[in-house]
Amino acid sequence: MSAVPKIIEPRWERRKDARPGELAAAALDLFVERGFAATRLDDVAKRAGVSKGTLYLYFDSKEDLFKAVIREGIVSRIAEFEERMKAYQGSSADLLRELIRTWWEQIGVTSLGGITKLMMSEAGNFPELAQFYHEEVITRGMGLFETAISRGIKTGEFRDMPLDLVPRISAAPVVMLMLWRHSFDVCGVKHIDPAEYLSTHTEMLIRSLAPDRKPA
Amino acid sequence: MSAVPKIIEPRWERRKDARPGELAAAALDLFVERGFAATRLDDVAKRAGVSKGTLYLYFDSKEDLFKAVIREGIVSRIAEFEERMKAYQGSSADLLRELIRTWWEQIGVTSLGGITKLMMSEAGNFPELAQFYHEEVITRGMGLFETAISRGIKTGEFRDMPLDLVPRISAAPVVMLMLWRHSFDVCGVKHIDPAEYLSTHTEMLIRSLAPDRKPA
Amino acid sequence: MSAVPKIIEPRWERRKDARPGELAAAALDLFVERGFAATRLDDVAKRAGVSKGTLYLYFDSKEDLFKAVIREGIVSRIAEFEERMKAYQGSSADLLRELIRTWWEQIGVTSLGGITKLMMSEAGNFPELAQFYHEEVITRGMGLFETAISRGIKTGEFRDMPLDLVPRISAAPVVMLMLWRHSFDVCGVKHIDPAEYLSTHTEMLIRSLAPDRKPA
Amino acid sequence: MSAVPKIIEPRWERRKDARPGELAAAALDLFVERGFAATRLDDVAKRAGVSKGTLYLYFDSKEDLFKAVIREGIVSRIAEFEERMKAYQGSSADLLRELIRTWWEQIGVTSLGGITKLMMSEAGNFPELAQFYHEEVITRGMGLFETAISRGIKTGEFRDMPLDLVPRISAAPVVMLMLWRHSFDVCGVKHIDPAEYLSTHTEMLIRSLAPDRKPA
DNA sequence: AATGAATGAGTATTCATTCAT
DNA sequence: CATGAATGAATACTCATTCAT
Repeated sequence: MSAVPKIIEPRWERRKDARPGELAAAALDLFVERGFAATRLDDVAKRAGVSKGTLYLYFDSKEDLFKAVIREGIVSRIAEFEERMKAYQGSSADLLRELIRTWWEQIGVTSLGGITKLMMSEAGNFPELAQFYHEEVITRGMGLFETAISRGIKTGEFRDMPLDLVPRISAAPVVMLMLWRHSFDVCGVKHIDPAEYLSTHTEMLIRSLAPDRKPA
Repeated sequence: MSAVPKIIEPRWERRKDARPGELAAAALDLFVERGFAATRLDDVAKRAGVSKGTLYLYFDSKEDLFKAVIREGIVSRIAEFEERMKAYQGSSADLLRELIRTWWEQIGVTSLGGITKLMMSEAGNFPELAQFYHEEVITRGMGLFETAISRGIKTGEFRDMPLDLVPRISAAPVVMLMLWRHSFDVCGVKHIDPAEYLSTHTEMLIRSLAPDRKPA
Repeated sequence: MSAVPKIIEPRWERRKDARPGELAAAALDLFVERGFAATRLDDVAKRAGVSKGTLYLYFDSKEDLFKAVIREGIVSRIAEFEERMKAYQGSSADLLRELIRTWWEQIGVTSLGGITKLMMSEAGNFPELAQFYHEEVITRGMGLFETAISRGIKTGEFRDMPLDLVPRISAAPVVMLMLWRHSFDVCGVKHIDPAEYLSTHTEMLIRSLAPDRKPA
Repeated sequence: MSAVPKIIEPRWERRKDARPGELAAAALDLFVERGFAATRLDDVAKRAGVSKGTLYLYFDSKEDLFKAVIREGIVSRIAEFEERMKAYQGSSADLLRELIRTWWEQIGVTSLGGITKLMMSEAGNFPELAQFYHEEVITRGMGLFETAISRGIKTGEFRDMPLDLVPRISAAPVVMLMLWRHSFDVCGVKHIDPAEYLSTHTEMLIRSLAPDRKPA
């Protein structure tokens, strides 16, 4: 008989902290697929492998779950996204190329892309979330474009352009590609190759930013 | 001086032909505002000034009404829109300018802009409708860009570019502006001037399409 | 210019009196097929070739129409039915044979058979009608059996039997055959030949009524 | 003397297994009373002491509930009914007497009698269910009569008769009595004593099946 | 007399939410 | 912590009935 009591590690104990995240992850797919209203908590619970009641141990309501899904999906990725972009050395054109390529890889093909569409659809019903999403994701994302472009302007690589408009214009085709993937791409529409689409856009963008030739 | 005719306020007017359009118009606003699921037929009826049952005289179901709304909002505008563009005389650059400006005026600022967002949200839930929308609106819309650009390429105004990608890239900033108006614009986000945004985009686009200077 | 005004026979004038009957006739089929609740006035109107509103020119309500259908179907046939049976001369056994055969021909295969099933189904919901139907049809029908059987008893053709029970027992197989035709016969059930069924029943009945052989 | 245990009235009891039966039982009464269409699920739920939503935990639709009611009311009783009849020892006439008496006691006076009328009313609207009922109830019921009668024919107690017709003829008065109880009996019609009615029928039936006297 | 557009009360069904176990 | 049976408010849809024309 030993003095040390045998510690039984209950099989769920470890998961305690992870649960909300797991549930939100399960919900993410469904919300992205069907939208907020069309997603039934029954299905979320089933996909998460728990009972419907369990959802209410972690979230106050469907709306609360939705918010968690968005935050969860965003916060986990937004930081790493920015890290990748920060310490770039090289030409501004290359920076733009890198930015767009990375955005696609880090956001476009991940669930963050689905969240973008989701937020766009539900922005009206969840203004605070839309606000939050706008500040945390859109503004910061635009900020990356602004940084790259203003850097190019300063170095003379790019001509002088209005910095409140150009980043949005530059980002629009990338965002549209994301939205597309989660809406019309589902039904059998002629597929477009994202890499080609993005590189074509990038080169057009860079060309449109190039300064005028100086007359000799 | 004639006797004042006795005006009897009829419980309803016999205007069967006009009704479907009126009802669809009333539904359009609500669908755009709230989305498909969140729109109650009670409210549609109330806004149209009819009873709920009346809706079912003209539409088989909520879904059927939704489809009618889309068609109604689209067919009437798409056609006249195409006509205007067809008979254009002038440079291809000016054609692009005209195209984008007109699109904005005819669609962007109208409720058709809301439909675009609506369709994007509900595409997954109404695949057949998404298909329809894609064919009738998106493809035709892209077609206008394609026409303008390929025209410019032929005349040598523009350089040679892939015609499956460039129209979509060119239209993306315009579409994004529409989506924006019906999503994040609602909450107090710093407003952008559409005219400036569009003309900046247009000039960037034209510049990106310009052929290389020929060396003397 | 002649003094005698030209009399125009409007094309619907002649039908004025016939209308309620026509409408009830159209309704009969549907009521019999589907029952009271499942019959829609839309369909009745359509089958009658009139508008739904017209039904209300002749009947106060669906219930009223139902009652008319029943009365209409009954009164038109009940009299001629009795006429046929009245003036029989011959043996009581032959009278029974004639009664059953005629009942089948006059009622069983006509819509009165359908009404019987209808009344049985809806008796609870239309007590007055059930009462009426019971008095006018069932009692009188039973009366025919009672007459035939009591006649046979008086003449010594049949043995003495309780006259409150035997008519009903005797009629039951005939009634069941009618009900059958309007219920389970619809789905592909092995069909029975009515004539054989009825003659078998008749002979069994007559045999069961035959007096005991007198011991020599 | 123990302390009085605190009795908490539970909002609901965990009795999933018993529920479907309870609900079907509650529905049976109402369906029999009012028919399928006129029975509101609200009332079924109220009678069962549950909420309307609970019905949908166990049945997919009103129609599904209806089917369950039929099956529930039948399967439980048909089986035991057949058992009782199987092991009969005695004369075939006595077997017929026992059969009819038992049928009445086991089915006629129970709610199964009401189901018969219900099925007859709704057979047209639920063909598949009618099929089922025909096979499981009517055919098996007729089979009992057929067994008894063919047994008598083999032993020489009864004369030779067509076995496709006689069972139905024999059963008709019993079935009619059941139908009667649930239709015209409700309104104040002169009541008939079932026992007398049935025994009269039985004796008439047996007499009609008796073989001819052999001439000495 | 006849129409048929309009009505609105009535009902089956769904689903987020609760809570005794 | 976890369950899942139970709830009931919400809503799409039906259909008998009305009434201006």
